[in-house]
Amino acid sequence: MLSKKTKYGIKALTFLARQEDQTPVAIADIAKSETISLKFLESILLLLRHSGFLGAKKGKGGGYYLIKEPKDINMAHVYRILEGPIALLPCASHNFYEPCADCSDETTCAVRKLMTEVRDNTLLILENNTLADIAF
Amino acid sequence: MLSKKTKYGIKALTFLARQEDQTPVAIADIAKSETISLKFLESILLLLRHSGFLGAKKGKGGGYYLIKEPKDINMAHVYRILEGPIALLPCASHNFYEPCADCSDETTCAVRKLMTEVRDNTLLILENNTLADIAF
DNA sequence: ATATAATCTACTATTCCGATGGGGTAATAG
DNA sequence: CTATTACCCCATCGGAATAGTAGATTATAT
Repeated sequence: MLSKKTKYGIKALTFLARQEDQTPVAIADIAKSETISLKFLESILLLLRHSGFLGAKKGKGGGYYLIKEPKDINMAHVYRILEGPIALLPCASHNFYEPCADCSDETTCAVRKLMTEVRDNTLLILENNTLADIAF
Repeated sequence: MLSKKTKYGIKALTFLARQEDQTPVAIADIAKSETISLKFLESILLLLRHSGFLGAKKGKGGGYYLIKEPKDINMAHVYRILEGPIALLPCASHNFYEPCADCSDETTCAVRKLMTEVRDNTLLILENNTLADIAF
């Protein structure tokens, strides 16, 4: 299951992508419009800023805004930042690989075989979707 | 992330599928071979029996065995029993559908759009894989 | 100067997972 | 009959992760 963090993060990105111009939007406005806990959203937007998706402006009239164009924001990238590994098992992950303690032979593990196939396909879909694809 | 319950369940099914003949295998034997907590595995196998995948035989020489042939065991079915919904969001699930409390309009929700695409694809893969496909 | 709004740290409450252990019942092989 | 093994229910427990909260600080527009 997708965490609320990821869900809220994508919703916020979508909200910003759907803005007319790219003037900063206050956290409170996004939170209200998308029904998200203000403080929780705060931490998510901060993470997205540190990850290079968003810019921020402090003070009156400040807020967050997209740094890149929606069509240049890859959803696999977003997913990895917010949710973590795309694979359902650490042993089937590229970016977050970890062996299973209970697995004697990875090459004959049926679970890994299946989850690797799922992973490859999910990755393909996420990589082929940009923020523009899902927001519009 | 896949729960250990699902992981262990699939490993147990695989173990049974790889048996020479279909004489019952004691829980303890599976647990030892696959490094799974005995009591935990017990509850998983019970669930798989109630779901029609396994048969059980009590008493000496008893244990669990596959009821159907591995090629007739669909991994999407197994996944739903052990893990639950295939979709990463309840609003993108067929069998476990639930609307999001925070979502005003499902049809324009970008997260749902993306997760539906992921779901459709994952389902396709799970449905096209049988226990025989991953065990051998 | 003042109000606004992001930043950052730290904290809390709740929930779930994986596992453990107890205890007893029912079926079956020898 | 006896040993074995599945069945079944329950209670607990630590640890991790989620989701959300509080409060103080910093930057900026007016």
